Amino acid sequence: MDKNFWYLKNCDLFERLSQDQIAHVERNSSVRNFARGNMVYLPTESSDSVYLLLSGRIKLYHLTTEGKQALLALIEPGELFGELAILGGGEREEYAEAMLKASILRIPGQIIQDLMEHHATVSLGVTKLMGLRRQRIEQRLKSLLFRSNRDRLTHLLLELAEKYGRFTNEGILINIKLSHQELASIIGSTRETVTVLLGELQDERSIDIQKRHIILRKARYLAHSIDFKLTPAFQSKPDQSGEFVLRGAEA
Amino acid sequence: MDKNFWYLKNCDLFERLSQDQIAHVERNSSVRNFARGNMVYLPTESSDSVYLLLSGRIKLYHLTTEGKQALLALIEPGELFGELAILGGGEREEYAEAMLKASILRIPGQIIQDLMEHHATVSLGVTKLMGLRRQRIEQRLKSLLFRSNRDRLTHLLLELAEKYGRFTNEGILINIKLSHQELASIIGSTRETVTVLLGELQDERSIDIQKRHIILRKARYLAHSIDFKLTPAFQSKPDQSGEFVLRGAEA
DNA sequence: GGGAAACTGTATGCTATCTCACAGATCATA
DNA sequence: TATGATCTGTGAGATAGCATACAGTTTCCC
Repeated sequence: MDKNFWYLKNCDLFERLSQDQIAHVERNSSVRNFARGNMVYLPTESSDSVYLLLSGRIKLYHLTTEGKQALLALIEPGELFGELAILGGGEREEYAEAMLKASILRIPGQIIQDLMEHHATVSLGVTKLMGLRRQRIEQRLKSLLFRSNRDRLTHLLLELAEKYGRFTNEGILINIKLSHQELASIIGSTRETVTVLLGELQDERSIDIQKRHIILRKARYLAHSIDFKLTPAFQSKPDQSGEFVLRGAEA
Repeated sequence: MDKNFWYLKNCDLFERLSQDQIAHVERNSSVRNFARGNMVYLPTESSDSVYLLLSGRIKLYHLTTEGKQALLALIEPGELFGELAILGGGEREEYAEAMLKASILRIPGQIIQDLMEHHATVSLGVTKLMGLRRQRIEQRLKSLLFRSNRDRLTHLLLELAEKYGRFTNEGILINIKLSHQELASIIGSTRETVTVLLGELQDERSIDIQKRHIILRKARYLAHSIDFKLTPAFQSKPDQSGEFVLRGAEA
């Protein structure tokens, strides 16, 4: 019990709650484990609970009629997912699959709803969560409309850099392994096209690929080329230390 | 004062509040009027208030580097917009322009935040709003990835039918006038392509255009062709009455 | 009611991207 | 450490959608 407890305390949404309240959430939740490739939920399943990822990585995606995946989001430890269940009823709308061996806390939606009723902070937290995700998706929509595949890919690489990037002396290393197929399924393109485009970017020395890890060598140039506003942290060179982790990117 | 009052009472979000509370919101809000084509707000403006549309129609859009509009949403009377201001600070991210002569109630974000703190129902309402909009955008994202312009357009027409449609004996009349340019800016295509595609759909007798109004003659067929789930109301023919308005579509 | 502005229709290359096909590289798991 | 499975690289051909151009229509609004 204490173990998950720690995770709950660590999640933005719950950190302000009292011991008792956390224990209450804890009592009504259950931990589940999934092997790489297993499904956490499917569309048409009824959605009555919310999930907190404890470890591993989850991907959320839709499936097109021709069977192509349209990737919606990557979930990292500490993040909530399936949170539309809070709005009550209905069915899930997407597939949730474990990309890595994963451990998950399943919290009944009702529990969160009760908390929201009595704690403005939880309520505001959930609203903020929804709002931020919506903002991110809107951003993505904008990055897809009217742009070439090359620009979409560049945009994606920069987004990934912000979430998974760490400075090295060669540039910003994107610390997550995604296949070309997966990249394509995020920007709505094909595997082959992504392969070619990555090759081009490499030829131009904008990026470098080592052991299937992408390194952005000219992040600012790339950002400028598609009018992407880099977070301030990226504006300056990493002359300070050798290697600086941006956000909780695990080793 | 009583006039707007009425509108507040009519908005889902506030309908459960007491007279006093509504009066409080009312006192701190102000009505503004805009002529067709005028801007309600711009990106980079600081976002500290939320808007309730009283009358008219607003469109929200991004602008690409080449100056193309990427249309995000159409707002109808009774709907809130600019609601990300509730999450606090930051700048607006999109343009809000009056498509028709419009009247708008400007509500300080702080007022809503205060309400949320003390009234679980408002809080839940806002969360629901954010969640629903997010869901709609995700839906749209999915409809754009991997689909041809024709399928995107079909998808859009069906969405418009659900929001603005009214049954007639020729089919579902989409009761809003949008230029080909505007349709294109929603699906991320060009004006010319939309013109051609509408022509094709017309040749195939799937739609009909009269006085610049689109009528879906084979809504179910179109929906089936792109795997779109029609709301139950559309499943059956309008054999009941002559003309049935679906949702608050004004005359 | 009339002139200007906005909208629609159509044609003609052109190019980015998709499909299909196959070979070589790398990974993961027994 | 072997071997089947997954991933990457590359090319040829087909095509959807783009840019551009221009004429005819409708709408706006003064």
